[in-house]
Amino acid sequence: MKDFLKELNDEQKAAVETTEGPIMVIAGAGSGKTRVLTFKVAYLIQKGVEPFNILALTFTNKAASEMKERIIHLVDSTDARNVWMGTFHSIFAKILRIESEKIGFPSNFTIYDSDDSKSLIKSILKELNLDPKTYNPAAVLHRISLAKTNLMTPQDYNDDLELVAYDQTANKPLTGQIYQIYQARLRQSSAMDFDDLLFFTNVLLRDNPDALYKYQQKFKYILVDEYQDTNFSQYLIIKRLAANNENICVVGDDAQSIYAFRGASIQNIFNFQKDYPDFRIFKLEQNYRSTQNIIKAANSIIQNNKNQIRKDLWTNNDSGPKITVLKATSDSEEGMLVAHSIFENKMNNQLENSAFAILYRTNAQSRSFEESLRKLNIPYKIYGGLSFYKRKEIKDLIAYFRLTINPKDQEALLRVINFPARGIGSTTTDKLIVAAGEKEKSIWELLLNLRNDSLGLNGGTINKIIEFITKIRSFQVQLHTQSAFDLAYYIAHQSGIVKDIKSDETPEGISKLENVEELLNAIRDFGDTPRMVQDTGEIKTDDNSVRTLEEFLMEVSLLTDLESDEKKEDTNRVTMMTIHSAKGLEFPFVYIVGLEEDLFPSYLSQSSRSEIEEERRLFYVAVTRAMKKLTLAYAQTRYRWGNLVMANPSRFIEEIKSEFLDLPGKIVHNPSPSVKKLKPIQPNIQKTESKIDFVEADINTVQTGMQVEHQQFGQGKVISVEGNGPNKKATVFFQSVGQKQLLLRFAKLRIIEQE
DNA sequence: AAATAGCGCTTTTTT
DNA sequence: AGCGCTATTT
Repeated sequence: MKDFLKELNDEQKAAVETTEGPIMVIAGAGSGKTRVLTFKVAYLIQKGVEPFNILALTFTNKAASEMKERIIHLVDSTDARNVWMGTFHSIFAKILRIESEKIGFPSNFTIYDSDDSKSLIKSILKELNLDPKTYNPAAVLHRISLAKTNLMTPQDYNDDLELVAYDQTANKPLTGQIYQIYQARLRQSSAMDFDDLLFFTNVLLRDNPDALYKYQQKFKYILVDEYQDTNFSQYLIIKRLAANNENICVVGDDAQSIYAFRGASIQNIFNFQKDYPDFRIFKLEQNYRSTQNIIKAANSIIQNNKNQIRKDLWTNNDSGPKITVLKATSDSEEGMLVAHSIFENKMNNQLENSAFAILYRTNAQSRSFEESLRKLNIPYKIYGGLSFYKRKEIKDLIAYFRLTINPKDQEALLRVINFPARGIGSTTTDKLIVAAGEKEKSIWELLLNLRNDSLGLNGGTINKIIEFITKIRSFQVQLHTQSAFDLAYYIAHQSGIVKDIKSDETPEGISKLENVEELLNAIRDFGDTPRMVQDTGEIKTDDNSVRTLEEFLMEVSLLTDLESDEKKEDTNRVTMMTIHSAKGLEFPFVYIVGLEEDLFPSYLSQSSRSEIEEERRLFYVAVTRAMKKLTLAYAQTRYRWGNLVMANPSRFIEEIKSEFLDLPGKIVHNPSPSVKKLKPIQPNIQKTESKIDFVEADINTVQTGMQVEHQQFGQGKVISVEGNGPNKKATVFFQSVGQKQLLLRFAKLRIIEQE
């Protein structure tokens, strides 16, 4: 047995060794919070607690997998893999699949991401004939999300006078009704959104004493990381699960709470103290990460917040250099200054690229840094932005997977019913959406009965639809016989997606193809890893049955990014990311950029004190990522929404006590009004046009079998002709782009050769 | 039906 | 500036 506790300080050690009863660990930035959590799990296992009796909830899946690796190393046993460790969403999604019939869902329910949710709201708006500008889908979704987070059903929502009054004032009186329909559509689609995963876990534990008892018995020890960022729904799940044993340990730092905007509540910290009056509290206040200057500066920043738990962060480290402030005249100069500073530091101190991080408030800011780093040949890596699973080609292919597994999944169906194009257009899908809403059935169920009830669709369309559902069914029959990879490969090709992407030979098209290949590779890897047995969490290595595509999709639907093995040349790079995604990370040299009023703090956060305080905590998080040296940067002008805007330095710079700062001179403010539009200089661009003479054919002469030529697609062969008069359509196979449907009255075809 | 042009909105942050 | 949605064109 390893005696790893020697690596902890007294307070950390006490927190780890106190295993029984309710515990709260308030852990300042860099004070070894993750260390306490991992050591605690390891300690429990060494004391003889079965790993599958431990539930550890983290904020990201990445944090969970890293922690698991460290625990396996600490206890020197792969048994530790059986700890139930992951995000709230992924752990409870797993449990909901096991218990699905108790809440009236099939176990193969789909998880909608926020894009699916938004597009569902859009189609509901269309149905209700509401203006999507008034009812901004993202804003409506946010309202719904807050309701669900507070465990309010549509009924509760419509009964709540305050919410209804708010929506009236905001000129969106039908928000509650949209919520109601939204929820009904999710049911029709056998789908849950992110908030539903937590909502229905609460329903499960509230209405099913057996299930509650089962999981209370199972999870003898519960640990929660980043407790300050949990919402009410998460709080209640934990409270219910811990009610029996009360072996619950929550770890957090109120000063680092940065997700109130999506429903997280510091109130949960106070609730904890009320729920468990005999709780023990441990405060980790010694910082091991940063220099004196950085810690003292951070303390001076957070003092400006009224709402906080008293805490005194200190360090034994060197005082280190002062914090540098870079002033730039423009956003592109800001990029240059930062890149040059990185270059100099790197050369003077013989440092790796990976020692540096550039942190910003919004993803859109990365561009100027990309450009200037590239100019200086400094390799970088951007995290966040559009993740792998948000790329169009990946979403398209995954939509086929989703539809194969759960054909009721309406968003998936609408995404691919005409992609690649097969002549089922918006006229048809609009009819289907309306009919499905009226009959309260999924579109898929309607399609299966098309021969009996044509829904006003014409014969040609019905045939195409039948062809489509036949194709999906041919995928479905292989679901439990084929391995995940074999079926995924089959679908990628049979769906026509690979062919469609291959026809695009631009660099973007090639990159799309690579992404699809990467997804298929990930599925192949997935097939090679052993399966977890769900009731105990044990890994069954003698299980020879193949892992299915369904299993893959279930594991993958809550991941934000593909965790591909980083190649060697990828590791030594400058990191660029938003501050939100930097939470929990540390870097020797940190640059916090774009420190300007209306950007950081964001212009959207200036209406209330609590919002500004959240921005300030965000700044605190950013500052405390730095180990050796912190540099701040701001620009006096910046392109925003396409035009040049004057900017003032952020109030946060002035809030740092000047003794810790190395200023470029006095901070000068622009004359008010603070935001002034400047007119950018427009270059004069002359356009040249060229037209080619083209003799089109009479639409009545086009026949099956003819060789024809199209202005864009080049030569092709007519496969079939349907319809009469002005609506006459031809299906043509082109060498360049494959099969296309063309309306002859518009598509100017030239006949080359008759059959 | 499919491609293109033009318009208006966006920018918080993420499971 | 870039994107997605709508209107227009083919």
